[in-house]
Amino acid sequence: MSGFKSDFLRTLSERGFIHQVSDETGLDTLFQKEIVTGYIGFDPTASSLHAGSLIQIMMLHWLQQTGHRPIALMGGGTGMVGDPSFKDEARKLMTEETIAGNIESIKRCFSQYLTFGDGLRDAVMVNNADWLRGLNYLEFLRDVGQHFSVNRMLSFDSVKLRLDREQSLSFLEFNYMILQAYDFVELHKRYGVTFQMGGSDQWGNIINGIDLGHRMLDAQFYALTSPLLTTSSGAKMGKSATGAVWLNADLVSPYAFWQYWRNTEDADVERFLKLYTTLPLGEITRLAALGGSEINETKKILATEVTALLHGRNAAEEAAETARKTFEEGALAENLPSVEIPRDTLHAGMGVQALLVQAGLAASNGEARRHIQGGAVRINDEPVKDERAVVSADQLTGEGVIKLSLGRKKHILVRAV
RNA sequence: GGAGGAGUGCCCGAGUGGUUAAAGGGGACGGACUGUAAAUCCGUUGGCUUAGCCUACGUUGGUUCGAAUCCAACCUCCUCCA
Repeated sequence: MSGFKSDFLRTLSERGFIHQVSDETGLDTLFQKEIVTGYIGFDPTASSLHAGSLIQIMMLHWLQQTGHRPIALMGGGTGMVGDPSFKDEARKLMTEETIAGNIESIKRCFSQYLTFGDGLRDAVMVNNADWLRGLNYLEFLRDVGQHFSVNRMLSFDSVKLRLDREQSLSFLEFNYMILQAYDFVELHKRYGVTFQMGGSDQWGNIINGIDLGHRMLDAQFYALTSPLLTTSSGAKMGKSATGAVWLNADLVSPYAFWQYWRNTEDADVERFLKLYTTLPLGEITRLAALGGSEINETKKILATEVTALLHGRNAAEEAAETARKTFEEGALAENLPSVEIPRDTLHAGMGVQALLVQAGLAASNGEARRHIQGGAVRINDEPVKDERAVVSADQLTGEGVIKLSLGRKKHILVRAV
């Protein structure tokens, strides 16, 4: 399995990125012989990608690092259709404006991982709306549709799931895989792409693209998929206490992002170091060998390294320092997330429930009340027992803030402005 | 177009006239234990101006003292037939 000779495949294999490869020896040879242009598609379904997409971004990163050329394909066109693969229900259709806005917002984080430009090995970001939007239905059916067998399409697991569950699959969604296959062909024409990567749930879609390449262009395409990642206890990657772990800093702060990785399960530490950091394998082995509570030091390195890749070294170290002060010294860390409350309001006194809601620690007064009753809320580290307690300006500490905590891990600084 | 079946809270899923804000499970959150881990155990899990009130079982009406439960129409999905 890991007898790969090319840098790229060897690296991916050693670091645990590979789930399936379409033609191992053929692809390995290709990577040794020439600069390969490969791509991964991203759905602009939200204004940011989340931690679940990080593995794909890392694959593009390694592709470039080992001397090849990555393309990040934004599914601006396919996003208008919606990928039905393994989904229970039809995805809500998005408007063009939403999609365009999302793409714009997603773009930013890629530049942290890839070097864009016009050079041979420079990364490119493209939008499949560029060629999908202008398609002529009849021509498309004749040129592309004739190569697809519905019988075969129905046999793909991604589709079968929906049918077996007796859930409807609209013709619109059914076409998604055809469009995605067509992307592969189009990218080959435009950029000489011969290689596509993706999550293992994309295997069927990608294979369709390879077949279409054969039939339309008599070209040889290759595919590689990454394993579907879950934590050791089975949770999906990218979900956390507060919801999805977004990559954009305006949705999830560098500190929160750092915390997410800091709380990695023991059993996942080595795997995550390999997948999400660029630390050398030897060092990872050494770090992962630490047992018992010493592994906490390794988790901090994991958190800092992953955060540094995304948000920069400074932001990562700042997050690490904030966490250190808060959790190891029990001190008030200046850089904790904060919420601003008008000075007048605070002087007049504000109910804890309302404050919890304002701070985003509770979704409603009712939830806030339950948290108080459950003994989870503290102000300046003093437990709050009375659900009607009032917080006022005289509780501001010397630093001019009030530390509001929910549970042992969530701390918010209340600032008077 | 015809015949039959289904639509419940974040998700799955019970419930066929009243003590049902709706069993059970999952997930999530909080607590205990720990190492800011896992596992385990306990608690919480519609909203509000909370001894009360409001909203909620696809939608809209109806029957009834009283409906998630009965009736009608509509919407959506599934299966078979055309």
